[in-house]
Amino acid sequence: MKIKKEVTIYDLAKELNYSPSTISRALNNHKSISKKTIKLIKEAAEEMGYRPNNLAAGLRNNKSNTIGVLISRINRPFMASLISGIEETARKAGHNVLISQSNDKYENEISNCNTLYDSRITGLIVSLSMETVEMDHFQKFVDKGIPIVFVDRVPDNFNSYKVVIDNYTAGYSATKHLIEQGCERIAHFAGAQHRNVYRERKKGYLDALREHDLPIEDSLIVNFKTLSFEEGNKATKKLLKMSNPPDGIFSANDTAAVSAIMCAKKMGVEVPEQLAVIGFNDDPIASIVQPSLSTISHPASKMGAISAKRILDHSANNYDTDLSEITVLGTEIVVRESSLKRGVVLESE
Amino acid sequence: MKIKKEVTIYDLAKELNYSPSTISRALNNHKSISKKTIKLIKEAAEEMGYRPNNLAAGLRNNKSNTIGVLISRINRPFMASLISGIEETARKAGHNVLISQSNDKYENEISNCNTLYDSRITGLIVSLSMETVEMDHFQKFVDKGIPIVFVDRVPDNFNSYKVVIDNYTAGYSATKHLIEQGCERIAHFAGAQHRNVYRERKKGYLDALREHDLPIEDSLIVNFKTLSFEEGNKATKKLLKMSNPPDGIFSANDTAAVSAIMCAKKMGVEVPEQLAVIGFNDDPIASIVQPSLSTISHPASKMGAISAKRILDHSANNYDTDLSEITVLGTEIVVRESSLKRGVVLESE
DNA sequence: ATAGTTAACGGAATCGATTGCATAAATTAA
DNA sequence: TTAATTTATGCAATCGATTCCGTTAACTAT
Repeated sequence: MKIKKEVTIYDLAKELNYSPSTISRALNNHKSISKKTIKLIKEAAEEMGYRPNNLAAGLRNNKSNTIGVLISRINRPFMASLISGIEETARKAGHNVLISQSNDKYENEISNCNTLYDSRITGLIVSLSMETVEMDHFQKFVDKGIPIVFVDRVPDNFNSYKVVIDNYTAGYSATKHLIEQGCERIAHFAGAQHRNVYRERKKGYLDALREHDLPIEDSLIVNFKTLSFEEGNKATKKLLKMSNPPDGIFSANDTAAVSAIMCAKKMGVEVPEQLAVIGFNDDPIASIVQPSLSTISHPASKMGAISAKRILDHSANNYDTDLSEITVLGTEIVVRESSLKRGVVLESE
Repeated sequence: MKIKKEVTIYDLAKELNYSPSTISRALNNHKSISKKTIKLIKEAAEEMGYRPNNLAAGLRNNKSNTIGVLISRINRPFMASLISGIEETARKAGHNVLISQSNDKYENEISNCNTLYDSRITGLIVSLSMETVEMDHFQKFVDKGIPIVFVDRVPDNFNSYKVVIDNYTAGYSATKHLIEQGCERIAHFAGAQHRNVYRERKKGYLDALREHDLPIEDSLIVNFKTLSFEEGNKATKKLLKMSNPPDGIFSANDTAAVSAIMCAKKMGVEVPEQLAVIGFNDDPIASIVQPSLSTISHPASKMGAISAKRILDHSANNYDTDLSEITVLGTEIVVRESSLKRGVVLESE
């Protein structure tokens, strides 16, 4: 196999009798190069098949026009949409996207952090792994002035850009909705409480109960490890076998919520009549399950777009923007069949 | 904000009274450096917070230890799993993953191709956009000896690594399964026929009908544009309103298949008794819909892993491997409720 | 002991693009 | 017409790691 040699700006320079400086500036539309020359050089570049070498430019400028993404898992609907939003925004601005997944392991997160750092990324977008508590591995980015945007699963004790949804309000609304539908014993499928998202959702749940004078019962709050289908199944079975079973469930994700619906049906418990269910995320399965699952919808792709924009803006503004900006996005409650005990949605005051 | 200076091998060299050459070699475990020196240097590097600059190394070596991925859309279950498999395999080998999505536009595919090329990727993994016909934009990779792996949606007329599933056999098996369940008028939801995957699935469908002496009826073959939920809905409605409606549907994806199930139920047509349905992909929605959807399962993550491995091997073997290797993976038919007209699966001979 | 090896390391060019500091040419001002 | 600008371009250093050639010192074989 014959391998063609690359065309560099030096080749262009020789061919056109210009210096490499002029070629470089022309290709970057530098103002000190005449329009005519720019046009000439660009056409020749095109014709000779010139393609810039990002590695060389990156080395010289000490940045790579690349955004690094560090998440737990790609193949989750929310994460895939998040990345999609990041990619779209980054690409429009001429930036690349490097992805890495931690599989929810602290160790992987550290190692991925290092690898991304080694690539001299322009900025880092992170959704923390389930295990992460210490944040030291992010310090080297801060030291070098590389912006970090934490998204969705964010740290409590680290000053940085953050993009989140209002989990508290979402949890509150979801629970309130169940209450308005007539539920009096509402169970909660809670995620790991050291992660902001699950903690806030639970807080919203608790406050909604309190404000509507419903008792908080520990036996109705199930602490999940991963909010998986299997876990949801087991929890639902146990709840429904109680002498005094719940009449509603607010699950911190859709997977567990769907498993609850399916489990209830199997056990002969009618949804929503005997058990109203509401989930979180609006995954595709939510609209497919029967009865269809009421849930909270995340603007995942938008969150990705905003995160990417933070990095791009920060980098464009020469690092003088406020690093601690926090973006909180609203969510929407999507009412489907699984929660409609009364058959209608009450007007919220 | 104070920005720390980076530690380079020159800093290490000065500090330890070695030459940069020795530092570089030591960090790469070069055999001409004594064990003792390597240990010394590595410890000092760790202590001083040295981190390699991939851009510099990449420039010098003219490669970046980065695999480029070019797909239509990230937020599809199959694609997300594919990327996940790529990422995992690449990372284990110390490679990064750059992603880009074409949104099924030819134009985007070209532009992404160029951007990835500019980053001097080690290899490219591609699933073609729906629109792509011309393949010229991939030529520059071939010219430079950069391996391309086409995966799933592959070209017909381009010599390169390919990783696919046996779409023909899968289509044949799916159809045969419906026949064995007693279907006699089987409709097919076909995807765009210029893409290998949909063409092969249809071929399998047609051959299965022929070999079982069932007539092929054009009115039962619906040509889809995107195999979306809406399209599926419309097609199903039309089919079921026929004077002589089908008693089975083989859909080229799960989304359309699920829409068929839901549409049939709404129209009072029982699934699978009056209409058996089988899909393709085994998306999460397949096991959630009721009746649950029989389908063909893809080893998506494995396909990603294999694709990445092709690139890594090719690059490790100094570009002397056979470029035209094609990997065909088997699929599995997943029989659920939507196709079980007879209530049992017949033993295939 | 002497030639021949081997082990351990250093010098300096190189990868390709960028950019501060010149310089030459062209234009304008006076 | 001459000085003062402006416009257009070139020179050469630089980014950080790698690697082809040495070179020196230590070691081995005969």
